[in-house]
Amino acid sequence: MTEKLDEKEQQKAQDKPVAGPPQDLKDMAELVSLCKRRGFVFPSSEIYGGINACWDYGPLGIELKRNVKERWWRAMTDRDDVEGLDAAILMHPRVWEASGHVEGFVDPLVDCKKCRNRFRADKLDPAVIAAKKCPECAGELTEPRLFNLMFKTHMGPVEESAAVVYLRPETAQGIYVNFLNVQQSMRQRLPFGIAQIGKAFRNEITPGNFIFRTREFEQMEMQYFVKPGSDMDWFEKWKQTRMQWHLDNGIRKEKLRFHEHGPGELAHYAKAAFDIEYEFPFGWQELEGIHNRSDFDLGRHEKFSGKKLEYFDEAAKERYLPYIVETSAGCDRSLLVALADAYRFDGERTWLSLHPVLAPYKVAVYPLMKKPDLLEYADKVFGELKKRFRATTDETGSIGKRYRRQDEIGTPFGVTIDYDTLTNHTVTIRHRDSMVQERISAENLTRYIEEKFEKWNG
RNA sequence: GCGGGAGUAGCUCAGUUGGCUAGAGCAUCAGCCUUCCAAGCUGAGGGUCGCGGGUUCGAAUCCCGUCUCCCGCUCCA
Repeated sequence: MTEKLDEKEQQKAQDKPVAGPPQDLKDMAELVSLCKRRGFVFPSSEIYGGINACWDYGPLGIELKRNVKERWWRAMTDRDDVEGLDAAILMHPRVWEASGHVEGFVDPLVDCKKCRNRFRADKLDPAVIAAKKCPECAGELTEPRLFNLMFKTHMGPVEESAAVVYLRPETAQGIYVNFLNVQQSMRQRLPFGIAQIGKAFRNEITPGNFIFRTREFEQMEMQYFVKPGSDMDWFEKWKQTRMQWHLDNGIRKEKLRFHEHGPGELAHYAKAAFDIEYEFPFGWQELEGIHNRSDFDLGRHEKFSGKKLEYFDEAAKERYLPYIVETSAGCDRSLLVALADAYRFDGERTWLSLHPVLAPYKVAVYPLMKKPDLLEYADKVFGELKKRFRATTDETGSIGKRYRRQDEIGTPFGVTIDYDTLTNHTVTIRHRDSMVQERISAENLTRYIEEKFEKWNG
């Protein structure tokens, strides 16, 4: 009888998964599943069968997202040379004529498959259209088509008589049209920047890869206005600054790289462009763009609005149209990178090695057993900790199971109340990544965690 | 947009040629056990089988429509 039991035990021990070296995220499906199971991201309108490429942030997802945005916002607006802005999503339709976004709604366009130039079909020679040969590079042209990725809607309740407006396809234009408002009201001198976080909408042709490309998304953009001639210096500075920000979020260096846009890749507005790319399970993809937009945007708005947008440089006693260096980061993408980069699986345990500053919960409190005196003590400790940190408790299941639950959502610290705590007022504090445990005094707990965060916050 | 595949519990799936009250494991919750790293015991909750229609005495299963997802091609900031 005993032998049989031993055999059973041995068998069980063999079946038990063994921990090996931590592995990275292999398949986005694992992350999608974790996100849904643990309350980070849900498919939108799921009870109706879902809607393509739309996602809702759950309780933990929105905490993570707020932390990402907060970190970006502080990195920008803590600077003396950057001001904040929150422009409306709906803007005057002429804005999108000036920006070049509206063209495709009225004019059929053809694209060159080779050099990626886009031409108005009605402006090209019929022979060129018929031959489908690009006038620039002789590459193959697509069929003419009405093409626009802006969402169109109506301003005013009676649709027939209402004006057509668009949901902004980028937040940048809200900054450009407010350039002088911000500069004058805040008495800023060049060079200075305007930062904005907000939603943008694009009818992407191929959305997908979870929250990587969605039709509704959030941008974190900063437009930096500089004197022409100094633009490439600033461009270089912002490139490095932005890369450092991602590194400071705890993203692994080897997973990040710059990608320079070649002449054929450059957008119509850009003089120079670098992407910061991240190596997702589905390949290297853009996370943030840094663009030298020259005076293209302000020039266009001058032309379309008939208003002067020049800056008067007191020191040099000259008047000029500033150049713009843009940093444009995807908020949802930054969040996805934080999750994807933090994902770890060692064959047995799954955990998110999130940067503690980004983690939805900073600390979890557990009574070792579900006993009244331990519960009571844990409740007291929890009450103290949550005054200072976003905290949670868990008293259901074995202690190991509860550690695992918090590991999966990236909670950096666990505090366990045991029987010794009742007599000597010390607790166990457990570290998520290393699983190392320390014994410290309960009354020093808040201070202990605060000190760690002071370091991380810089 | 085209071709292929798939939608059954929160997750992974089973469900016979159409036939009893649609199941399992995990997860969740409650109780027990347990003095620090999940999957021990007892029990509970949870599904109009993607949605709509049809055939049939009877549909998860057959037919039509529709939506969504995945893979490949196409397309693309």
